Amino acid sequence: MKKEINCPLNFTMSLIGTKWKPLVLFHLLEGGLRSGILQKKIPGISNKMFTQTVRELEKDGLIKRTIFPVVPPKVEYKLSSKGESLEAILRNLDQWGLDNSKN
Amino acid sequence: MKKEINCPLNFTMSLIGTKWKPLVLFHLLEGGLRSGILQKKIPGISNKMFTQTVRELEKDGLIKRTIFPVVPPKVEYKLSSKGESLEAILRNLDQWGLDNSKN
DNA sequence: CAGAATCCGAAGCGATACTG
DNA sequence: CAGTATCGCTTCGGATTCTG
Repeated sequence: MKKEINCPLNFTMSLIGTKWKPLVLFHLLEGGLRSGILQKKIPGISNKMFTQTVRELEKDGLIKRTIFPVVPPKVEYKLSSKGESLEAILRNLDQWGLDNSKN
Repeated sequence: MKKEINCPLNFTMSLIGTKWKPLVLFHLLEGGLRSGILQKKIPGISNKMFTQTVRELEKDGLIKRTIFPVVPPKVEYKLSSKGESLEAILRNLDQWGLDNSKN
C-alpha cells in the first residue's frame, strides 16, 4: 500500500511531514554537521528516531550522508541541493511559529 | 503528556503537520466552502478524518465554522485571519511538490 | 561514536453503521 | 446533509540493550 498523493502539497508533506524531519533539515541549513552534534541540537529526540529520520531523508534525496573511515567513527550529514531548495519553506514555517506561539 | 515544542518550527508543524490539515486549508484559500463541497475536493479522506480534521483546525483557530439553521443542515467552513496568514506557506509547499514530483 | 534491534504503548487512520 | 460511535489495523515514537 503506497502513500496516496492527492495534490503536490501532499507530496511535499509525505517527505517532510513528520515530527522530526523539519527539525533535522532546519538545523542543517547553516551547513553540514557531525552526527552527534546534529542530534544534540534536537532536544528530546531518541536515538532510534534520529537514525530513522536521517535514513529516510537520505533515501528521499534531501540530505547526504558521508562516512569518514576513522576511529572513532565519524559521520557527517549535509543538505543536498534538493534539501537546500526547502530553505524558504523551513524558514517560513519557523517564522510563522515564532509569530503565533505567543502564550 | 503534551506535545513537546523544541522550536517555533515545531509549533507550526503541531498545528498543520498531519496528512489532511494542509489539504483542507489549501482548498479554503479561495474562500469559504460548504462542508460537503469541501470534503469532495479531498479525494480519499474518510468521513471520520474529515470531521476530526476540521474540528482540530477550528480548535486551533485556523478556520471558522458557521452553522446555518436550515433544513437540510448546512455548515460552512472558512479560514480565519490566522489561517489566512498561512497562505504563503501553503502555496510554497504546493509549488515545491509540483517542482519535485516529476516522475 | 554511530547506529541496529527489540519491545510496547500511543496516535493516526479507514470502514462501517447509526442519529437528528 | 452533517456529524457521531465503534472496531481494528497500521504507523509513530520512546526506552532499553547491544555491536563494531
